[in-house]
Amino acid sequence: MTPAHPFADELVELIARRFRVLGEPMRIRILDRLRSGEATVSDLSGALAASQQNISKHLAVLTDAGMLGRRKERNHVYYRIADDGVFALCDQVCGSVEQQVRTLSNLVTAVSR
Amino acid sequence: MTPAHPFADELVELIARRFRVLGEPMRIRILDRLRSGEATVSDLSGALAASQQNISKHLAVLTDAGMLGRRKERNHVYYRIADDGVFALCDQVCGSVEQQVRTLSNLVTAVSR
DNA sequence: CAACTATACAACTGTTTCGTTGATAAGGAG
DNA sequence: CTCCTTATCAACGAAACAGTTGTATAGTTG
Repeated sequence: MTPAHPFADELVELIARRFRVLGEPMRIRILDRLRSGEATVSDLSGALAASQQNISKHLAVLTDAGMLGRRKERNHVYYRIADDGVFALCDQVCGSVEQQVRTLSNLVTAVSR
Repeated sequence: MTPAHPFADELVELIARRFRVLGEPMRIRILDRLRSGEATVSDLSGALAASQQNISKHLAVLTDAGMLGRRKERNHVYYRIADDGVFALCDQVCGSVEQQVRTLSNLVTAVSR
């Protein structure tokens, strides 16, 4: 039987997929690094202390999700942020995390007082 | 050896964790449903066509992440959104997804033309 | 052409997490 | 007290995903 709201279901799946792409620390670090400008695989591999293959894999995930763009030059590949909306997302999350930390910190203070 | 930036690492981990919580379709549906007001486990179970245990598990994940709050009344438990920032996140992602779909749609049009 | 560098691809392994099933706890109703 | 509803907890198997290792492709250099 066909579901009642197939389009909504697919949209929800797309949204979740997008969040899942951002759900890995290494990918967050890659995005953070690219914030200051484009970089090659080996640049990122060196800066983030990860293997070339590992970085390459994560870059593929981010690129498939439309968050990064690629530019080939000589035998390097330069990656850059293609969707600036990503930063708004990260800032938003940073805000929530900060608030969460503040709340916890207040709880600790209240208990130890 | 201690890492050079332990605090940054932990912050990155917190951010990624938060995104991961939102990376499941069912949790997105739950949040969407709670947007129109608080609901019990069985409300959500009925509305989203999922088992009581499944919903309960996802609610625990969302609550642990500080996104939901709980209120007990009689032998029901009412869940509600505790962090309105979640909506901003979803709206942001919806915007990116829409733009992505538009871009794809334009490509298809260009090719078939 | 041979050697080197930069990137991507593929297969394997371990971990995480999903959904289900069965059992448990706690609050009403008869 | 017994039954029913509501919600959570615990354990299992299946699927998804991360990181590693080995290999392939492509451009560069000598």
